[in-house]
Amino acid sequence: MGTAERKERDRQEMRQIILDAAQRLFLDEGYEHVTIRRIADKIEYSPGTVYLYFKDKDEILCALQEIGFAEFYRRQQILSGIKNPAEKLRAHGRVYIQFALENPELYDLMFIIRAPMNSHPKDTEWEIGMRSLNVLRENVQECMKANFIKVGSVDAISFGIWSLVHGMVSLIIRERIPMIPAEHRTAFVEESLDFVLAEILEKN
Amino acid sequence: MGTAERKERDRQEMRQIILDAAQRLFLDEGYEHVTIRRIADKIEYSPGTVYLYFKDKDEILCALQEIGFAEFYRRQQILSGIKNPAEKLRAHGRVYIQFALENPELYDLMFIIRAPMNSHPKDTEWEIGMRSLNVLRENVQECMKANFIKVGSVDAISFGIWSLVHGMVSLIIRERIPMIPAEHRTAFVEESLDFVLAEILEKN
DNA sequence: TTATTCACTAAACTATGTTCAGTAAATAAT
DNA sequence: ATTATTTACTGAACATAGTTTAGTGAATAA
Repeated sequence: MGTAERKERDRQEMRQIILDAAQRLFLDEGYEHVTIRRIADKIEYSPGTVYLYFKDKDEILCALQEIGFAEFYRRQQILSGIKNPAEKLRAHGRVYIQFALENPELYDLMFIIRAPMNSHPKDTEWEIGMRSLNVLRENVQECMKANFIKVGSVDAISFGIWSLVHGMVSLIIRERIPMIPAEHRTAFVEESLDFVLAEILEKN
Repeated sequence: MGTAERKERDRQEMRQIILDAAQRLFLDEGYEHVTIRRIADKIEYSPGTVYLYFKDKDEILCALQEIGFAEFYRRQQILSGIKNPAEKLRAHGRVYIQFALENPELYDLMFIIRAPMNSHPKDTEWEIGMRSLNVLRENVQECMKANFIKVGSVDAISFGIWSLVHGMVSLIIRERIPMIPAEHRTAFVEESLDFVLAEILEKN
């Protein structure tokens, strides 16, 4: 009697349908327009139904966050083709910035918005974020091994570089830096990034 | 007949009473607990009254933002006592970080939250933010004149440094970096800052 | 054929920002 | 001093959120 299995499949399918609707809403109209009622409208069910598949709104946002991190991680992986660690670190920064500026709403959800973090138990590590940070840490470590960076702790340097790119894109996303016209943004941001990385990476 | 003048005084007084209530609510209980109804409760008026003195909630948040920027600017001014531009730049970073970590809710409102920016007309410059950025730009310019920094544009470097400190504190405030225990935060953040600034500032 | 479980909905509850008709007091006009 | 008008304020309401729940009809099990 495979009814239980089929039920579970149906359940997962419905979860996916809800997530797809939420994602399209999110990407098309932005975070603030993602409401339970609009998700329900989109899938042609009542709002209450959504709660049969997700505990609350945060759980949905969390799932979308994971989708974002999957894509983010995928892009990070492409960097492993670059052999020179200094080159790789520069490319790393560019990939980060590109992802953020191409997917501002998603980046917002992943790294800025408070909401979806509520679902993570407070004392637990934020694993999904840690995974991406580790890729950066390995890159920094390679740079140190290859003597492109000679002083400082891996953690402090990684945090510094991450903060630099995060700071740049989040100032832009949250519109705290209207001095750059939109069409020059990428160029300007990469100029700042290149400058700082050039100072950090010793010229061998 | 000074009734009109008195009325205007009363009006400003009432605005101040509302702002004080909002600020206390904001600092004591955080952004999410600042509601029109709770402000009204606190001053013992009805919610509607608040709208006789402020156009909407954003206008109140904007006013609180200005209060934050006033304090922020005041702290920046203290730096003018430091003569060595490189020293000053390092102190500048520390002042920034200290302000943010001591007043996370206020910092959030000033540099992270979307809401209060809606009040600013889209095409206008964000003057109050620009003022603080200019202090940094002058500091960077001094560093270049004194040959502590030899290459790069003032704008790109200032933006880079600002982004670095903003990135660090906003990752912390929005809990994207649980790897640092709270009691080591300031030390760790300053270690990262010192590292980057040491690389940027040439050793004369 | 009957009993039970299940998926779903409509409606309600709480809380938010915001608006508005009405009221009583302060002010101005007569 | 009396009347008219303006003003400051309130209570109730509206729209929109997230979320919960009683009830219903269909699918499943007995």
